[in-house]
Amino acid sequence: MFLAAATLFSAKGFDGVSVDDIATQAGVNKAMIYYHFTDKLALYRSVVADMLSTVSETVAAIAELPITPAEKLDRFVENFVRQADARPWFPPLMMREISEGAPHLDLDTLGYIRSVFLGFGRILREGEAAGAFRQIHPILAYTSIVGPLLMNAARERVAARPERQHLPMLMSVSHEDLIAHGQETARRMLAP
Amino acid sequence: MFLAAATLFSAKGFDGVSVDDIATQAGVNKAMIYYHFTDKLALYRSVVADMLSTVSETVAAIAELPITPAEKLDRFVENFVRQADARPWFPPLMMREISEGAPHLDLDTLGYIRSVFLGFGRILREGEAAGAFRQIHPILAYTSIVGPLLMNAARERVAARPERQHLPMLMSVSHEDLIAHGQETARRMLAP
DNA sequence: GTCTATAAATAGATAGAC
DNA sequence: GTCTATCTATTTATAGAC
Repeated sequence: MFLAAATLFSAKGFDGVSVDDIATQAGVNKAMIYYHFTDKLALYRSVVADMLSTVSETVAAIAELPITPAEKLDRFVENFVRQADARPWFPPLMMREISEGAPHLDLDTLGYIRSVFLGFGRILREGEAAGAFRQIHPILAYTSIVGPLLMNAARERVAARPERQHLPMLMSVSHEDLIAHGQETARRMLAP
Repeated sequence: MFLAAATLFSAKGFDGVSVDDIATQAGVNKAMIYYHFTDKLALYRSVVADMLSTVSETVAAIAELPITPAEKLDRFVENFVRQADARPWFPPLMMREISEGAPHLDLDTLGYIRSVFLGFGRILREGEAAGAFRQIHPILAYTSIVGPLLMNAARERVAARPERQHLPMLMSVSHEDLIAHGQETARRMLAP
């Protein structure tokens, strides 16, 4: 039920999915959704919060590790890709939510987003203070690292459609290559 | 009418907007939409095609300019940001469309996407052949340059909501800084 | 807990007057 | 070209049997 909702919301968005669709996909009756969750929005939020709370905790943990700032960013990138592999519905759903202005998120969930960004910012400032990173606007650094990872995951979503496979943009990229590239690009971007 | 549709589709997605909404926003009657366009999907596609055809032509023109590959990438980045400024509905709408697997696009529109990517790929290969760029997977290069630009624009969409302004991710970034950063990051990423 | 049945609102789309 | 009125299907959500 949770998995059915996550998959469908990711593929079609909040408004593109009916509660009937979710019930059918989950193999249960529609009334079951309303029994276990209060309404459609609460179900959607539980999917988002499930992803973001995990990412938020992991980033906070990485920021506290006894390693160099550059190594922390390596972990940040790797962790992001691994988490996305474990929950393939995350990147498309998050991209759409952001691009809509996050209209479906409550303050708790926005707090997780805030927490992820603040953890990233701490790593960045630590590196700057140590002279390991050049000065850079934290927003630009963040979008430059996370943006490509999100976009690549979303790209794979397009590639999953058989009738779309002729597009050159859909060549496959291994996630090991993606991690290595994300780490290398971050290092180059932040080098003094 | 076209502008109302573009704005609303960008903010709420294809399924999140009703034809009534568009008619109201445009100050006309719903039947007018069906008179000037065949149906809701055709209207949506005309919005997407209007954006992508322009970008596609511009990228092709840049690729043919008598300048260095690095300068072409500078133009590519600057042009992308300027186009997005002129059509602020473009980045969020495109991000959502991609993250859904491009279900609303027809072959003509997909051709524009293909064309943009191929133009970018030509610049990349020219730079590699000249020894100005290191070898890099074109997909990774493309998402690393376009991803941050799209994500920053989408981020601004979230910031436009008054009740969201407390988020640290929403600090403002000037588009001049954005262009300079995108260009600098691309240069560093591709340096041999 | 799980189902059927249904209420109440809204969606896309069209007919037809002017 | 522009409108009002309306048809039909679908939507969220709930009531109530088991």
